[in-house]
Amino acid sequence: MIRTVSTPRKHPPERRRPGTVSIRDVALRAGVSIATVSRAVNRIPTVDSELASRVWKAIDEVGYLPNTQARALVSGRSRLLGLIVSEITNPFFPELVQEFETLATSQGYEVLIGSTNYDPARTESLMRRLLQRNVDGVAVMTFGVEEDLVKKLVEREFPLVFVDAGPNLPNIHVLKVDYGEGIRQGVQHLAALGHRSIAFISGPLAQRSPKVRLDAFLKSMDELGIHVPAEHQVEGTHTMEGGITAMEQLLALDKLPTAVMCSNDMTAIGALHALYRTPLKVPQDISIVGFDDIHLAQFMLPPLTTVQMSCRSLAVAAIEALRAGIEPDHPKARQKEWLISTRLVVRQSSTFPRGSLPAMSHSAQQRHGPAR
Amino acid sequence: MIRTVSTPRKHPPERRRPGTVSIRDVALRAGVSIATVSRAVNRIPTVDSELASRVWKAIDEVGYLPNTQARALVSGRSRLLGLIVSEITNPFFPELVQEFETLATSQGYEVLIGSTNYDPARTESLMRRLLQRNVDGVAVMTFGVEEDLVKKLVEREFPLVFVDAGPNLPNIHVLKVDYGEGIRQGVQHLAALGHRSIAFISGPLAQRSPKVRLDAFLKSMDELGIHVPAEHQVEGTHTMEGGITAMEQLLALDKLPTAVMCSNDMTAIGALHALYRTPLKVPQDISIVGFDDIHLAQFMLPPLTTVQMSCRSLAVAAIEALRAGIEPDHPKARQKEWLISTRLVVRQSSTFPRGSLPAMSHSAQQRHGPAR
DNA sequence: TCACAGGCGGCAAACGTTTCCCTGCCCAGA
DNA sequence: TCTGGGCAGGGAAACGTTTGCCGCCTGTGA
Repeated sequence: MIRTVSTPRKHPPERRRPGTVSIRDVALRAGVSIATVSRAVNRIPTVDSELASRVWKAIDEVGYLPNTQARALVSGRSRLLGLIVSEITNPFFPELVQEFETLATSQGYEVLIGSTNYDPARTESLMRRLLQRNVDGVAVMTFGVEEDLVKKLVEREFPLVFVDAGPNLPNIHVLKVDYGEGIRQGVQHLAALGHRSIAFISGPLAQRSPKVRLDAFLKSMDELGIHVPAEHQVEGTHTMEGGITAMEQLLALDKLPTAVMCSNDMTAIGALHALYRTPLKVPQDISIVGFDDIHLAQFMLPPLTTVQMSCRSLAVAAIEALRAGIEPDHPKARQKEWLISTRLVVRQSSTFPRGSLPAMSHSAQQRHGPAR
Repeated sequence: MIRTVSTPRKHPPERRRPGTVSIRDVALRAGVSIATVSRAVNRIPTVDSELASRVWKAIDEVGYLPNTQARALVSGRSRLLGLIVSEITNPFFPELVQEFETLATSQGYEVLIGSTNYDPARTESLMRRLLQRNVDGVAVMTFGVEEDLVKKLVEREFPLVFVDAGPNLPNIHVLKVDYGEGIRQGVQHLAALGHRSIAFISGPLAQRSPKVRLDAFLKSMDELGIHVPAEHQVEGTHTMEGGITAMEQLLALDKLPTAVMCSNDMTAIGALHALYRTPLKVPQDISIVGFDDIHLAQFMLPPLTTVQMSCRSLAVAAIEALRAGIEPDHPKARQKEWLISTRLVVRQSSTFPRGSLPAMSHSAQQRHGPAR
């Protein structure tokens, strides 16, 4: 016969970690029902304040911590956010991770971090993990989105945040980084110093963001009517190694550029290192400008002139966009695009080209004059 | 009257994310019970192979992914590991995080990363978060454990992994880094080159690991019968800024040391930067030796001689130790200590002191001879 | 004093699993 | 043919919450 009456289990398996306290213990102690405890914990205003304080007292006494998985199971929201970066070992990303994490946790979210390392298999498993853990939303901060990854995420109707570009669908938010502004400032800064021969070391051009940065550079140069010969566009890898290799390529040219802009700071740092090995001095013989403004940049020798893209703004926007997607009545639920501005930070790796005495103001000359 | 009979709820709240499939859907499709699906998914061998393949087919067809929170709720194991580091922006840690994450996820665990930033409030909230999420174990890789943090964790009887030292309790595993070996190699390397005046820039000595490193240095020096004057022991912060400041302190001395060992690579890099600003050349005028062997070290100018502490070994040991603590019948469940070795990596930031012509073999002279 | 309204708080369903227990089937042995 | 044993698979309890529904209590107005 089928057992229809509730027969209590003989040997309930021992699972609870010692010291774990459930809502039931609190309810018992406070002399209320578990429903009331739950409502008190969630600060539902209908619960009587005297009762609530009794509950809070009990919570304190027994050391209760709500079980997140049970919460997530019933509420359907895990309060987990996914953060996908290209490679955690690139110094830009830890800074971003740090900001993102600080903000997320202060708002009651936990962060699962994944690093794709540009490896499709890794990305694939990362996606599966995020789906299984039921993340509430994912920020894809890879600066070069893999198409199939996007598709997988999109069909689950996840709140998603991309950088630079993403499919135009509901629930997809895009952080539009205004590369143009910062890069134009950089180019104009160099041009004002008298540079006419400016090379660009890009990132891997198969990815979207490096491509956009290169285009912004070319556009700015074009606006000034300066031609960029093909040999002055070198493809790097957004790593220090790539910067070294690319700079060596430039050094092998018959005619060196007088300035080099780089698609990110690690590339610029690589370029500096390649130059240290030559008799050439930075900035007197060649000016270097980076992009990102990572922490390391200001400690370079000379301190790196670079275009700042604020990690903090990126993180703030990403979290806000995600929450807008997660919470149906968020004030900005309809907003699709979030603008991130960039701006030039002038340090000492850029000055006027040797031999040229540009028409510049006294103060500018002081500021950009050769260091040491 | 109290409702005792199961009255179906009128308006069940809509929670499931579209596209989400539960075990019930699979069971329906395969024409089996959910118990069988569960058993098939968990590869319980008693389930008939024909049935199992029908279940797997159904899983594939409906795109089923097990819900981790439900699993965790019932099994009492979240398959989440906590990883606590001091500061994620210190380049050593991302490398560690990367290794740890790769290993953990390949074994079916997810990683929650927390960065204490040496801030007790941050640490406190971090602990609460980890407890709420019900992590199966925590690796505390901060190289300087806050005592109250330890206590909190210990009383929950968590599997815990510490670096260097931890309370001697069940469930607590300690990764013993053999600083002595690597640091002795470093000191002997310098001594063999002819150095007798070797300074040490330590980390923050309030923390345990920096203290141990300093002691290892002093012990090695003592073994060689070399006295270390107090002014040759400078306290840094394990950051580049700290390295710069500490090196400047050394530079202000009447009599410079001929070599400087540093408690970590970032400090050494800071020291290099401080030296770049002087006429002194590394390694001809002063030798610098780091500790950690972070990725950046080999790209310094000159490439940094340093003591390697392998991130990979640390991560491997940490994960293995955690699993030993989590899984009751793990082969190494009883092992308390895990040894991590260190070794010197000679690059080009160390050579014989100027003016001294040490008795050394021809090959050694070639190897350590002044670069450039 | 009674009727009624409003709101606090308790009961129990539901979330998606795992796993205990038990049934029913199959097969071997007598 | 009957009995017994082994075992595959199904039913349902349990994990710790949130939340819909409803009862009871209190307060107000006639």
